[in-house]
Amino acid sequence: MPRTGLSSEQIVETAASLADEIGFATLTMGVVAERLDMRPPSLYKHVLSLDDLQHRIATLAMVELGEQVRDALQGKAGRDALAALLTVVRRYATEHPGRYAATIGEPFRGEDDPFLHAATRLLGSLAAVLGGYGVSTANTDHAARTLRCLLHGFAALLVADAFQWDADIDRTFEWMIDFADLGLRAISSK
Amino acid sequence: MPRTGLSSEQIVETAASLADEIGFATLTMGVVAERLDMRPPSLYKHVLSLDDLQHRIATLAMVELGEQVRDALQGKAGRDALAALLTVVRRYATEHPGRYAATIGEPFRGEDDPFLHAATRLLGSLAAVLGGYGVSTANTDHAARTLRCLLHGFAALLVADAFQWDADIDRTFEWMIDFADLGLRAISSK
DNA sequence: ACCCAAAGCTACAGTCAATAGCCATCAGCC
DNA sequence: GGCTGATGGCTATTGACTGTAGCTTTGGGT
Repeated sequence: MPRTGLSSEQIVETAASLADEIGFATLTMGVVAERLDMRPPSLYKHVLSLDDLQHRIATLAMVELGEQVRDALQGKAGRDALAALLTVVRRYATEHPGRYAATIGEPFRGEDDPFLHAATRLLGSLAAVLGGYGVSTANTDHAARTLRCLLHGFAALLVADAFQWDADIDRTFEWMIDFADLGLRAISSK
Repeated sequence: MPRTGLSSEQIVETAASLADEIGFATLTMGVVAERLDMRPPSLYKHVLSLDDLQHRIATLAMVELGEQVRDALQGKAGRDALAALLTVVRRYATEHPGRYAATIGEPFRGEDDPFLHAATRLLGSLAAVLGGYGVSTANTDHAARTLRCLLHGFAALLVADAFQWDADIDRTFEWMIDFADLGLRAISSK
């Protein structure tokens, strides 16, 4: 009984939502199939392997995060842009822990990997934020990577629920924005 | 044929080294047993489960990293201390990718989890570095967490081999130290 | 109406974690 | 020196999971 309407994109979307609910680590072909009301082997008609599915979830996450970042960055510069960037990443990781977890440690598969594409584009957004700080073009790559480290570390520790993020998490978050803002100002006027 | 000399610590140590060699994700009870010249079920006499083994590897990594950080921080303050801190983390993640990977996303198991203990102690080292910058005591927690995010993001992206770290990685690394140094100076004199 | 490709299924093989239950060895003690 | 119990190893087995082979059914296009 072929179901013509079911695309691989829908499967990835379903699997991603499931990962957000039950955790990325516990995502199996079995639970995905169950959610879609099918048997596990049928999934292989749409997806190469579990590894492939996981990679696609990571790609979806990176694309979604990138879009939200670009949306939030419109018309903003300087500290506003920085704060918006951090806020979006924080919200995405909180609302979609499974999707974000999929991106952690996920390797790129060659030159034209969509996941690499999405990650590169996100780095471009970071570079745009840095532009407003007057970071010299020779240093934008280094600065973007540094910012990426800060963002990724924050998101990764968030989804891991590390360091007993107590009620003060909002204050830590504000402190982090100040720190990055002042650091970028100081380094660009050096 | 009982082997009296084999302790669970040795098994964890062996498994950690194996993880550094073949990758944390591909670490199974089978390969650990093979390395130790035993059958997989025998490992369960020393270790509760694969999960337990992984948690112990994460703990070992956090303890080792913490010790190396404390060693490197002796007699240093300000930018020197910050640079030493980043250097140690970078070296540890590079030399022991499997061990560091074990710590990523590893949850704490209750109040008296040795892994939590080691992580808390590492945060203390970060606080010590911050002391040299004159960060107010009310903000050391926020600052230490922020620093932890930066360090963790850097290490996690390192072991994931993300963002095509090309030859310029050393320059990015130096840039990051400058950024953190100037950021801490600026925020503490605010 | 017919064909064929798409999309589902059952059955099965291989891998892995984990348990049950058995046996060999060593330490301490009479 | 020989018993005894704890320790640490083993084989056999179960159950979950990934992935493949091959069959069947449906629906769109001619």
